Amino acid sequence: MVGHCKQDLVADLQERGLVAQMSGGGELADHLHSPRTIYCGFDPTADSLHIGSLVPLLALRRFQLAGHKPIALVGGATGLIGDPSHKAEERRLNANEVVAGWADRLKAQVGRFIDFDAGTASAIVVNNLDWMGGFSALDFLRDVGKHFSVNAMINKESVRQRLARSDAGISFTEFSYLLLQSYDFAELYQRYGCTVQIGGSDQWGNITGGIDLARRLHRATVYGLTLPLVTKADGSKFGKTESGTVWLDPSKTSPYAFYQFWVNTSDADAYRFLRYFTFLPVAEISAIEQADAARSGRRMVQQVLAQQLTELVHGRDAVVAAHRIAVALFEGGGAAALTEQDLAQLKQDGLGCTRVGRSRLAEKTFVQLLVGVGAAASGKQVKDALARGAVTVNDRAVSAAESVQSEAVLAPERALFGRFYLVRIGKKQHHLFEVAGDG
RNA sequence: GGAGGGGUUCCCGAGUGGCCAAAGGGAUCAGACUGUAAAUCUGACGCGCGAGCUUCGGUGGUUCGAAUCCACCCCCCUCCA
Repeated sequence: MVGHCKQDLVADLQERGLVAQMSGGGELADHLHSPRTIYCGFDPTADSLHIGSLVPLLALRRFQLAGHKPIALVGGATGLIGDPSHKAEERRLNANEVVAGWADRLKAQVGRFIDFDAGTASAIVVNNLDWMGGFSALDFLRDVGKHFSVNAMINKESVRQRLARSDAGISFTEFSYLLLQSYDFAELYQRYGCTVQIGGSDQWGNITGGIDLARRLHRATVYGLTLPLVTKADGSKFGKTESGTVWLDPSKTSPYAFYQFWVNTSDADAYRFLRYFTFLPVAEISAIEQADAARSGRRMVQQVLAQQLTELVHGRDAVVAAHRIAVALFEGGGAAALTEQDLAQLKQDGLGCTRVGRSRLAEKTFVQLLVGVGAAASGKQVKDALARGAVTVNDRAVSAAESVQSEAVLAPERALFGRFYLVRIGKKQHHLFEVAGDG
């Protein structure tokens, strides 16, 4: 594959709406006609990436599939400083060990999306702490800082509101973030001949900083491309659900919850997301859109989106499992239609499930039980749902009166197969209880 | 160091002695309508089944009574030095 690159990479990205900004106009497209080394950075601000990082992460893969060598940079150094770009407020600094731990987690996570065994286009993962860690403050200020004009820095859009707002402000620490990321680009150019940096559109300022620095330090011509910030048609923030951020780590967001997140995408966003987040050809996506438009009722697009993304992030088995739960809960004939194997499988597949000893049921009210396992945020919410008959146990509505008695609600004679109780709160929240014979 | 402004329930933001668990908006949850969509309408929204309990940066104080007044402290912002 040496020397051969898909000619239409940039065109494909544009068709998908994945290009927010590009440096150098058409020059970048020409530059990418030969195999290049490109990079994208991910700062460890948590122990896992979330779906907000998916667009750039998948973009690295798109570049690799087109024949370029991707570098995933984990910001062990930049994560210690904090990127102020378009952030309304100063962030808290995290402890060194914590950031180092997170960086290790991200390294492993990022690796799932790129191929480390692709000949000259093999991916690598680097950590900028490796070159920043030993940089002395004096050397850094002399060798790097001298190339930056504060006048230019304060005119960056990304920090403008922080400088303008009367109730916020910005520390020197965050203000200097630009220098670190810019240096990364110059360093990667030096080390690996990396000539393209990609990132979210909020990274434009940092990327152009790197382009300038690479030219000043190494007389290099390098390029930048930014991907759009994912927005939702209704204006709410993408990537959050009732239960919080949607993480890529299956232990933080279960594959089933991940799958559900995509299934619940609104029609107004779904086709665009298919272009952003999947590798399906644009023509195929248009075909799905047309087919959906021609039918009434439920769209196909959300199913495709959920299946594609779950497979991409969690693998084939996870899709099958998540789909199995969804069918059982939303398309089946209710709890009564489930076999013992089905119930055991739901548990296996990752539906929220709690085991309780029968003798311990008396310790808590049913409401407390539900709140305790995280099926509801507070007793008040459960109470509200109860009053509307929205709480069912094995298809039977629970009354507010009996909800005080866990033993009554989860009575042996109501169990499925002697031990299972499928609790439904509202239409979409399910929790499985398995009550054991004794404590 | 000086002057001024500010810290209210998840977020924004009212409230300046009792009528305040605290207006309004957003978010969220439940119901109706639907397609596990959107929009709309309804209800809930500190915690507790409940009696009741705990909140308005912190600690003390004044008062029958404080988010509201006083003292000290912490934090943020702006300007000056």
